[in-house]
Amino acid sequence: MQPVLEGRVIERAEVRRPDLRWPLPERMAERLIGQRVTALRRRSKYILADLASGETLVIHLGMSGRILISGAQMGRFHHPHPAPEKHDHIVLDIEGGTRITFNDARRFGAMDLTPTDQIEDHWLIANLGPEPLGNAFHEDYLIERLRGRRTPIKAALLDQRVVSGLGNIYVCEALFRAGISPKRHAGRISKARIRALVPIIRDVLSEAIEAGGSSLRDYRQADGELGYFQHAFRVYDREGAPCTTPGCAGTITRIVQSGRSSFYCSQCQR
DNA sequence: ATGTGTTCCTGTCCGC
DNA sequence: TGCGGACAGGAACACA
Repeated sequence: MQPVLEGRVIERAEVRRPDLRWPLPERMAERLIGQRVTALRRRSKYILADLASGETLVIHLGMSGRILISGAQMGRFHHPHPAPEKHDHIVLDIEGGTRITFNDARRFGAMDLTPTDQIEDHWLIANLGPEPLGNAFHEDYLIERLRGRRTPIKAALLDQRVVSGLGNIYVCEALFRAGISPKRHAGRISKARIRALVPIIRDVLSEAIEAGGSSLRDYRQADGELGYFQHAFRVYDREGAPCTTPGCAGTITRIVQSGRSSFYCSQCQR
């Protein structure tokens, strides 16, 4: 989205329904039209578009949300804009002929507008933990943060207040690589194993980003291409399949923890 | 204070 | 083909 949006003016905004997960901001279209996007940023799983008006558009894709870019210029030709599809909820026409369409079948996604200088205090952002790829997420931080917690490590790592940006797939994959059972209480993991977990989390995320994400069903990269990290899954979505650890005779198990599937090898992960 | 289950919504897939 | 149920990449919220 950055090359299409950053530095450009939103010429037209169409809000095709009043709500996603929550009501959309008051007069959203009017507040977007005519605004130049001064920067496109990210915090955790939130996309942030700073506007010249001093407001920031906050976007979360939820489970099924996606942003389609159309009309990108190819040489001197423009691709035509496709007809609106089912669940196309917000359509932004950008200076230069490109169009940004937010589509979200399940409507677990969200958008809000908030003053840029108060973004850190926004109710969805204020309590987020450190970025997993940033310097504030380090071994001593995680040890301290998990100390005394009786919740399973799976739930702790999915908690965006502990570390922000991990989802179900990447928690499962990181715990497998770390040899930690998703059922283990967070406060009962040795410091040495938590130390090892930190770079593993960074590795899993970095590799997944490099691979363009994980396309299980409808996930696509920004350019519409499939991600291919799903081919590197060792446990996620592999229930009943053999464990890939050399010499391990185990089988990948699926359990449900706090309403989400956890996949793991009970032989390798303790 | 923490931990767990429910809820929001639509689409897809699987077994019968 | 149709139907019911399970499940899906998230996370706020109500309640124990």
